Amino acid sequence: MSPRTQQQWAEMRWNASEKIISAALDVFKQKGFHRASMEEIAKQAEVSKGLAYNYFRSKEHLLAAVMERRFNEAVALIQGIDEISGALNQLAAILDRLLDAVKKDTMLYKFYLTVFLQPDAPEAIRRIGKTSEKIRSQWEKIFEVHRAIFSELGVTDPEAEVIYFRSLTTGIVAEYVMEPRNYPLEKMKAHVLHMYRMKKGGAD
Amino acid sequence: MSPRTQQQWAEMRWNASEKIISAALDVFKQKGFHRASMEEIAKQAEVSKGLAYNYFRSKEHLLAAVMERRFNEAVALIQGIDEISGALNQLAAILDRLLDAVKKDTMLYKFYLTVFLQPDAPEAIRRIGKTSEKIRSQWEKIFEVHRAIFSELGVTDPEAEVIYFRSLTTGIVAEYVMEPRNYPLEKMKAHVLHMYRMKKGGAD
Amino acid sequence: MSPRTQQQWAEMRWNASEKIISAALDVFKQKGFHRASMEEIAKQAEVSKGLAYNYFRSKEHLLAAVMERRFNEAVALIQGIDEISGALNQLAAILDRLLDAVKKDTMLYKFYLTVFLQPDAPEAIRRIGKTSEKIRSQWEKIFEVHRAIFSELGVTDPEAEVIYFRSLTTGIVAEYVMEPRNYPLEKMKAHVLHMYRMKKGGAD
Amino acid sequence: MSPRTQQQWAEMRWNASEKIISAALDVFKQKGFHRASMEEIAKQAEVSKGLAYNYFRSKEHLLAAVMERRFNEAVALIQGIDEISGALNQLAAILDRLLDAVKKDTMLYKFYLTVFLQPDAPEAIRRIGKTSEKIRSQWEKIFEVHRAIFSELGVTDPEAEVIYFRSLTTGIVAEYVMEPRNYPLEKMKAHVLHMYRMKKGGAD
DNA sequence: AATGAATGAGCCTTCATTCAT
DNA sequence: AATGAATGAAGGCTCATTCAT
Repeated sequence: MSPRTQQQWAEMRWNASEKIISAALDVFKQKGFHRASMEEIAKQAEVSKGLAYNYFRSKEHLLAAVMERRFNEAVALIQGIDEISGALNQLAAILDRLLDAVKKDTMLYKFYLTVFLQPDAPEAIRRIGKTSEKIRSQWEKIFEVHRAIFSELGVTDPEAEVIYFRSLTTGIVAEYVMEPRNYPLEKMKAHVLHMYRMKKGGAD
Repeated sequence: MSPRTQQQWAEMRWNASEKIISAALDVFKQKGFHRASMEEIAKQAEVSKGLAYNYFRSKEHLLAAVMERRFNEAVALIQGIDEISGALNQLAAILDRLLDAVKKDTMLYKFYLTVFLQPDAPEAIRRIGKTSEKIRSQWEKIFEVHRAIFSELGVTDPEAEVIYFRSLTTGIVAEYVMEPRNYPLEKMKAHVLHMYRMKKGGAD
Repeated sequence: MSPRTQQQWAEMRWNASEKIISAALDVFKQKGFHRASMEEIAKQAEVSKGLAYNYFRSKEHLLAAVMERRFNEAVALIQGIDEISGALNQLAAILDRLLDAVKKDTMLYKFYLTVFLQPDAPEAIRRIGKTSEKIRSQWEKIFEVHRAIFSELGVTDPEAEVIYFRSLTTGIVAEYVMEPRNYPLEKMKAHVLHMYRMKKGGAD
Repeated sequence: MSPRTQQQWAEMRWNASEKIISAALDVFKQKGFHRASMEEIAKQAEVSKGLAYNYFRSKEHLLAAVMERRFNEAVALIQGIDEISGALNQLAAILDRLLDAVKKDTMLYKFYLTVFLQPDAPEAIRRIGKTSEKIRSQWEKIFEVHRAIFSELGVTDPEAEVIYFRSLTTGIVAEYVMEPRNYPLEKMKAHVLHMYRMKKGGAD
């Protein structure tokens, strides 16, 4: 019946879809969500505007698809972390990975932050963060890894420490992406680690 | 019908200008910069669109004017701080003031963050941050106050500590404004202060 | 304060608004609602697209404004009818006026019919027909005039006769506008009047 | 795998074609011609968009095919009418059938009317109505049946009466489909029949 | 200083239609 | 015969900005 096999169709779809998502991310990073036009995204993806709408019902849905990747990356940051021995080393690794990523793709993280801060943080995105079971469980996992580390470090209230640590890293990333040239990223990293080293030492 | 004095004219001008800036901030907070329209801002300010353009050359210039206030507020946070005795108390006061402000006007701080994070962070704003001498000196002053506090607290590298502290507070604010309902703001505040208390204690 | 008087502004608005409504009607008649573009309407009105949207929130709102006129015309059809003596003459006059109007602007009546028949008969239109008190009362008046005529003619159920008569005229108009060249409009008019003459005669 | 007979092929073709026409009618009724998309029609027909274009060169051609059915139904309305004795009974039967059909599928008749009233009444449709010999002869037949009835009823000008009757029924249908809930369809039917009964009585 | 009508570029989105397979 | 990906033109609508008064 079909001129192409199911698999062939799926492949085509996947290819185009990936190209579009990737192009969208590029343009979003460069111009921000509002200033990015579907026209430009399509052009960047070497695809017609119509096709983009074939795959993504709206610009916001496209944004949602782009953001979904953020979660995968966030998860990647803690992958294999339990193979590292010592909570401090684990923490250092996480920090290393995050800040390296930020350094390598500063605009990307800047973009992420703006998305989460938009007052009209599109419902689509919120929905992703809240209803997708897979994502929820991944967030849980990330949280759990951090909690375990701080537990091992012997902090009084590990759960609070996770939030504190997240706030701290968010702040470092935010300040860095605002002015990458002047921000002493490495120094801050060292500062953070030093702090936790002290804490652990103090606890002994 | 009586001719107005120069002062009266100046006042009128100031009033209209202030009303517009204030209205702009309101609308920006609510909708974000891009979704805010000059139409709505003018209406909110009870002023004609034309008049708004009379005072501000463009929407971006208006944004710049709005942002200029941010610096005034930032300065207000440290005003009279030197009348408080003890570096820790001073730090506590600064933190108190900031987080109270954020709590009272969450959307405002959310908006500030988005502005600083826009990839197209309008040149107008950047110009403000860099060339306005007054603002530059105010920033210096803020920095100095913090540096003095951390010096008194006896931290090894006070200047780094200022940046660290700013990153930390930025992160706390960012995380809070993203999800005000679930974020344990008070706990984090206590956490920060506890940390510095320890530091000071440890240094003794 | 104002560079133009209130009245001047109002006049400008009225002029532009009328031009746009009129142009819209032209284009609607020619192409139908769906095929008519705001672009074309604006061009026809010698006005920018933006201005059209300044006055009418959407194409549908513009349609609503256009349709509002229909009611005025419908009312005009019965104006001064009570100065004519004799129910039959009154009926003849109404029929004359209606069919003359249809003859003179066939496309207009064709358009009216399509609007009322659209499955997506825009809510805007429906709202006009139902909620506008003025329009409602005008409809009542039209109905009343017809009822009085049929009462005087001595028909058994005047209210039913009004509906019957309206259906009949609607049908004649519909058939005529579908194929104006072949439809014997005058003959049908005579036919209708003959019928009522008979009726009256029979009742005597 | 066995090679299909010619008849089987023809049947398949017919099936798909019929499914598409039927689906198109469904969607047209629901959304009107312009708001109906080939996408949706194809989906409704459980067929690919491409196949639909395989059978119908364009959306308008599809509409033409849909409208062709209208004529079949119109013919069905008079089928077997000559087996009924008495012109009045025949007329009653025709009216019954038509109004029943309208009652049962109001949206369908609404749709028919809009098609005939579109200013852009696609040439395709017009062509059907005019050049298709089969349809022309069917129209003739319908006309003839009506003419015969009115002849038997003894009206002065049977041909005019046919047009009058058609206008009347068109009007009743139009008014009914515009507001099915409030229109006294049965009363109008009775009214029409009563009128012809009188006429006949009067002629005696 | 002040008004708001007017402009026009730009954007998102839809959809009939084509085409490679 | 059949599929659905891909195209691109067209259309509705928004909004920063200008301008005559």
